[in-house]
Amino acid sequence: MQENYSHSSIEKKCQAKWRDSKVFEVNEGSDKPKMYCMPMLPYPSGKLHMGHVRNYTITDVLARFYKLSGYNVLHTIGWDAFGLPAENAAMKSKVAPAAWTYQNIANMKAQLENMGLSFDWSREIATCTPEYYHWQQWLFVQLYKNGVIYRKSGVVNWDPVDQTVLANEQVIDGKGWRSGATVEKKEIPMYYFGITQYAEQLLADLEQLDGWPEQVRTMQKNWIGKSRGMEVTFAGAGAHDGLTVFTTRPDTLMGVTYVAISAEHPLAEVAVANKPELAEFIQECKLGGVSEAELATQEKKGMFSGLYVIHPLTNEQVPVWIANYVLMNYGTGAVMAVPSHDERDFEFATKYALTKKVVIKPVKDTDDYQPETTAYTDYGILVNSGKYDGMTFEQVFAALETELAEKNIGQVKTNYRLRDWGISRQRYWGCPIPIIHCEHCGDVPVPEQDLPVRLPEDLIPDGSGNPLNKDERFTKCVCPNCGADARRETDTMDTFVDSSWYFLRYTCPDSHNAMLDERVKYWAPVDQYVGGIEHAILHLLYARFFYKALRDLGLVAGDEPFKNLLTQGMVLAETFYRQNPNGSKDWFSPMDIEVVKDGKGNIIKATYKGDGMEVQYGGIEKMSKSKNNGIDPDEIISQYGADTARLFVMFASPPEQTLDWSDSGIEGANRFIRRIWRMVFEHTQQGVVAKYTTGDLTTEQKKLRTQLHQTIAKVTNDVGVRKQFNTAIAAIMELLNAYSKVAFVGDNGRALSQEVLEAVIIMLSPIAPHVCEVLWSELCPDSELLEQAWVVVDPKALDVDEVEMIIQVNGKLRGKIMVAKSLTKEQIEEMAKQNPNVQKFIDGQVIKKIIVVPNKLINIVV
RNA sequence: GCCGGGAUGGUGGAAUUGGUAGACGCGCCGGACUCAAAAUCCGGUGCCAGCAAUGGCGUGAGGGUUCAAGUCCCUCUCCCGGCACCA
Repeated sequence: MQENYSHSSIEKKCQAKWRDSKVFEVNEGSDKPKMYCMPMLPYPSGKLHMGHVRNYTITDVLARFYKLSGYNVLHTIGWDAFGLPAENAAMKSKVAPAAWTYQNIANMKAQLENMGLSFDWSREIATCTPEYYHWQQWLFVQLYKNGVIYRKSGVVNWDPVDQTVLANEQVIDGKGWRSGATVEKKEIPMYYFGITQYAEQLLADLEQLDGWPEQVRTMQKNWIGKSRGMEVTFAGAGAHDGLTVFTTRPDTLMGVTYVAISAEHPLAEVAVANKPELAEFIQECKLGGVSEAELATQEKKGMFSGLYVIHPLTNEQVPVWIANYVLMNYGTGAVMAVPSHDERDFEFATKYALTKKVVIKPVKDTDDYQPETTAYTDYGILVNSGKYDGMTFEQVFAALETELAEKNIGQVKTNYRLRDWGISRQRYWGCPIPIIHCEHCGDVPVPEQDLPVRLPEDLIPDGSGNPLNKDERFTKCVCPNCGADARRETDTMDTFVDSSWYFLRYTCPDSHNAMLDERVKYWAPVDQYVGGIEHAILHLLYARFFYKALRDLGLVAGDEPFKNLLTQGMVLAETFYRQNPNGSKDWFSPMDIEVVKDGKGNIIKATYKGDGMEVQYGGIEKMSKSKNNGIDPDEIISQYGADTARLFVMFASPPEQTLDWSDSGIEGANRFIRRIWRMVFEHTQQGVVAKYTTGDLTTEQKKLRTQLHQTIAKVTNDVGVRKQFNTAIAAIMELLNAYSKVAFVGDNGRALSQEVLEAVIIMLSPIAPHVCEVLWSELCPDSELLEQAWVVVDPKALDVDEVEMIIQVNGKLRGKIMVAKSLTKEQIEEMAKQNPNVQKFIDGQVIKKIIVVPNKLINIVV
């Protein structure tokens, strides 16, 4: 054994050994319980960043821990290989997205291999391969035939200069990212997945997911947004049909002073016919992007439509306004406005000097009730509402339910915020939608035997629309129904579709005759899923929806795809940019930036190392390709080794927590590994011994053994239950700090040293697998670390007869005593009162009460 | 704007169920070894007062509940994530 640790001489050897022995390749023929452990599918941006390192180290630690704990562990990886960055790269450097993507996959795979991860590489998949998207198209056809997929029009961001659809990310302050032109909303036909058909199940089954973080379940629940309310019809005053609104607050119906409709509402067209000056305003509403964040933060604007509707209770005329804050795709595209009891309506009514009518007052009078200056949005008692005065929300609701139903102008309705999922993308680098458009037969799904519809891999987008449109090789086809010349659909699928079922394909990646085969029934559901919190809603909701849809096709069993979920916090890094004349930004890697900070750590100046000129600071954000702030782990791995990199990211913070990247402290992780190496070296220099079982130990040895088994209990719980690795590592560090102070004299002493070191190596091996594998072979020659069992606690070692208790007087710490476990509460109280420092604080005082928390503290209240 | 989260020493973080705030690491200070340096080892390190024992203060801000609050409740500030076409 070498005296000093050198990562370069051991890591490559270990990785080759694991690869050649196929030790991490698994199948369904095991008698051990199965454990499917998986990180989220990465986008192949070309370079690993610390967020990836964190993600894959977490799953690897868990996978290796479960393997030692006796499970048949499946740990998988693949590539979310379709998507926008490949097209952007193509525009920039004229490389075909396919070539760019495959090159990136090769680069990142090499980086992953350097990390020593226990993936079953034989199951690797890339979503851009025909072998994969074949089955996605097949599924599309099944769902299309079952009515889960349908076609309707949807609104997109349209760049009028580049003549192309933009992603929300490409709309910056309402302008196109490349052209700088003001973006417009445009309606185009799209395919939709009917996820709302599953809204109720997606909501109800959240209850089953007790292995998920509460915050994720809450976010999904709010996203689905189930609400019970009423649909109320306002009849038209004049020559139009009126409109229907949805409201969750029918108790405020008497307070309605106007009705607001979206610019896309059918009634808006009627209004324009009577009042041509509206056209300009409706046009103005079309400017800007479609994202909800943009719509919600824009200035609220509106214009009177010239139309009136009839209030269903009072029969008074109510003006109809066209407003930019009303969303066509939520509810009915029209809202009843109650300025006194809704903040948005209040703001709008104030701006346009519209009437406000107070109809709710609080149950108990409070100072907060100022209906003249702010909207009162809480529930309360009705006032100014005629015969409804004095009623509560529930009472009015019930009264109106009957009354409106009788007149046939209103009914109770359950509404969901969740919308159907539009999956059409006017992009080239994605999974082709398997539809053929025939003049005679309409939309015809591609027959199963003609799948996959292959995406040509040699096109290079130029920023003006989808190059598939211009590629006759692709578009020209015949109708499978009637044989007439037809045109192939050129839209591709949202990449969220790709990532909604990949975890099932890992179970049978070589299945050529079916999307999934019987092996999925063995492995699914995923037992432990690990990925970024940023996926808390969209990806996880879509994957849950897919699983239910696949279940209904009989392809999988159960209701939910992910049993346990660990959402890791993002790794953030500083961002730096320079603004181009047209408003676009060039982003610089933080690794190429020289930063000057003030005393409080604020950045006051940043310069690019390449030219020494200043760059702008863009704040701390998640590491991403688009902001170019990913920190590449290669440098750390080549300098310190993968074990150090892994140990460092696991030690830096608990997994759920956001981590502002800093590499200060990485040397500490490396120092710790070198220290263990030296301890094992010194121990084995004196020959190999069997680990301690029984026999006399010195007092300090006994104490160390107690600490060893306390540490085993803590680490097992921290890794297996709490999944908090930083505290597990800290406990091992503490144990070794204690170890280094003990003299291991005698045979029993040496055996204890062996016991401690063996346990430490096993506990640390999921985190730092290479060095542990080598050290194990020194401690226990002719035995394989990966074949060992996880360490177990010896209850005898945990037996102690004395504990330390703290003494408080009025809640302040005044002393500490060692207390034998056999003592009664009264004896402990007496001992506490005798403590000299405690005496100072209770002397001459009346003791009111003494609280004793067993094995912890005594609080004397005077 | 809406939904979800976060804020603890110089610094990353610990405190698992309301019960010793600051474990463990980094940095810094001092010492040992060395011709010297690196590496390593030993000691110290929240702030204020004190030679010390010890005391006072202290978990983003303000209030509250409790014998006891980083932890629970209310109000607020700032930061991060998501908002349906980034993935």
